[in-house]
Amino acid sequence: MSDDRRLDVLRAIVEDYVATQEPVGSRSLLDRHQLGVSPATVRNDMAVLEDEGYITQPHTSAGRIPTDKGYRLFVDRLSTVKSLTPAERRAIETFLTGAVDVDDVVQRSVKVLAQLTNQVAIVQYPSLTRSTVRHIELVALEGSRVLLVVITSSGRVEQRIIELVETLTDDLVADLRTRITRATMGERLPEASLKLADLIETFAVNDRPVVTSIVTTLTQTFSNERSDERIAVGGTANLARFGSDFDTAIKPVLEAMEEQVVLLRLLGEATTGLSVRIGTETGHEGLSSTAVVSSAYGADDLALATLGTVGPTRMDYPATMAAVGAVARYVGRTLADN
Amino acid sequence: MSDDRRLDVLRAIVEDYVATQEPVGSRSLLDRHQLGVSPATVRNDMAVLEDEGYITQPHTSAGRIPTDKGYRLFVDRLSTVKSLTPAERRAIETFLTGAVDVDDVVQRSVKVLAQLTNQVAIVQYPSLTRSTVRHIELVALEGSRVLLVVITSSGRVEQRIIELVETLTDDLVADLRTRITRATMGERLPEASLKLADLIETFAVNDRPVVTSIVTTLTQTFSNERSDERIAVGGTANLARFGSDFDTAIKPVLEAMEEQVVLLRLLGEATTGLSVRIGTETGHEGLSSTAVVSSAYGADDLALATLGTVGPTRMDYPATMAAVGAVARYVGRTLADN
DNA sequence: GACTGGCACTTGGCCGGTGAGAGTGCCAAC
DNA sequence: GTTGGCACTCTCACCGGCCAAGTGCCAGTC
Repeated sequence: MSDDRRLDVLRAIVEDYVATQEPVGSRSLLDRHQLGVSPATVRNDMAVLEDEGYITQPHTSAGRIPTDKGYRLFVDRLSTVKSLTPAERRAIETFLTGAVDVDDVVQRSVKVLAQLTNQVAIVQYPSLTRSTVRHIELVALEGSRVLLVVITSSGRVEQRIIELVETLTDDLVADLRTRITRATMGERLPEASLKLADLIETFAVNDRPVVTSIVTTLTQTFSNERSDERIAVGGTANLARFGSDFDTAIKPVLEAMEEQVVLLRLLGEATTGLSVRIGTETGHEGLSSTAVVSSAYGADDLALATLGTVGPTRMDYPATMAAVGAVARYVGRTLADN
Repeated sequence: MSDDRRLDVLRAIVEDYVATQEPVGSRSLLDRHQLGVSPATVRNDMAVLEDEGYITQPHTSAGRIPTDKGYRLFVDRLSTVKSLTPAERRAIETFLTGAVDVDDVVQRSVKVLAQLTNQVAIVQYPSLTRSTVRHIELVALEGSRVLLVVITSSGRVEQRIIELVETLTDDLVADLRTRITRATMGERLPEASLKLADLIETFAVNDRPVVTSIVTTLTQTFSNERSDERIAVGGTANLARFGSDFDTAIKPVLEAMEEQVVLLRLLGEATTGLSVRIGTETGHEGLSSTAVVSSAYGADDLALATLGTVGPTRMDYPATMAAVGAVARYVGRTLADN
């Protein structure tokens, strides 16, 4: 028996099932694909594929549908990369270049990704910890308050207002500004935090409390968990495609989409390249019939964060992967131009 | 015939229907409410209520359900204000007081409102145009770039970086800072914009291009449409309660929740007090079987923005109204303390 | 005159049975 | 290894009947 043909059959089953959403039988499969063999042969192949766990039958007299394992094989070995149409590329590009700031880029990405894939799109905001310090500003406000502004390489601006116990002299502010800038400029935020820690001791003992207070706030800003965890979600209306039964197919997904923690785990580590997790591979109970396609994105070679889509396991993997990859590239480029 | 009893019947119908989600008949209504009359009498009252358009029958042999007009009457004249339990109050309070900044307040409000009402919650970010200038900072960066920071009374911080054609002298920066501060401090943003326009002519002709550039950016920041339009949505998983038919009951709502424009119209003008819009009153086709309960919130007497919930018309209006009102009050207070 | 009990009528939902259709597994033949 | 044929299984859609819930109306009662 030809191994190749059996894989062809699996591919045909996946493609047909994705297209029709219905179990595919041996005859209807041959109507759509020229395999050059008879239904009986296909049936034999199907029986083997089922034994090996790639496909399954909802009930005895129904056609076959792919299992998670089947989709996995399809994604790993059977699918050919679909490329986007020029129109789609242009859509992404024009949509993203209109963005005015980082928040806007993220929001537009979510929208375009959701539209492109007809799935739920999730985009993580560019990580603070992975970007570098572009500028630090220190301003004495009225009274004993100080305004701290940090601008990072990804274009994000963070600010804090610090309430000190004593008033700062202008000289000290100027001094602090220069020294902090010198120590941190161009550094990645975690490294910048380390350098700052060393900086405290270079100041006069009198000034240390104030300096410590400012440096602490700065360090907190650098390792700001909250903004690292920010995530935008869009295209939830596409949940319609997930299935007809609200409670089992849609509600768990909606619930997961509201939990930042879950979303972060889904997007996973900003690994390089595309990641596809199918069904139970998502590691989340309610998402056992969904698949997550994600990709890191970044300016230049630096991975800043991750974006991706959540859709039913019966999705068009090649198209989705192409869209996620393309959006990730364009977002990275847009941020780099910033 | 007693008019009062007919209204009692309507109230009973609304309450029962909200509780059971099923058309209520004359007998089952009497099981739950002591009206002191027989089913036949109730039937007569129902017939009248139906003639007047307050209730309707899904089909001949079914019980009655309230119409939009019926809910409207219920809300306006029949419902008694339910007050929150102390536990609920405490939940709101502790949840909101943990917030670290304005964004956090908004996100927490959405969450608590969604949990409290079991509906979809929407919260508009505090409006820039309604708040006042608390502090303006102007900092010369390297080269010919200038950092502009605006802190408003609602605690929001906005910043812009301006690329000028020529380098600024420190004197001019200092001068600008003082004069701009003097002109705008404590003013509402629209008024501040006006004052700024007058300011330009008080500078030397030589400096005018630079000043104009800075003032323009500042004015744009003051009237920043985008941040005025920001809205947080939460509790979409509660859409389960909207009905069982995804396409007609849930999808339109999901779609509406993704359209900022629609959301803004739903929240409406930040009128004083609670607003309830039922069914077609929402002015949005897809939301004909939903109702929106909204309220302005603000620090002190100043209405900053609006928040509210979107739920099925068959909702517990007294409870929802109480929750929306309470959250609005607490959010206002939290922002004022800021 | 308002309320009530009774009664005939309507109708949607549920149940069980039935027939068609799709698909399978297996077997003998090529 | 492949194919055609055949018996078998199972779901689904359809149909008819029955039941429960609810109504509207009418004659009687307080």
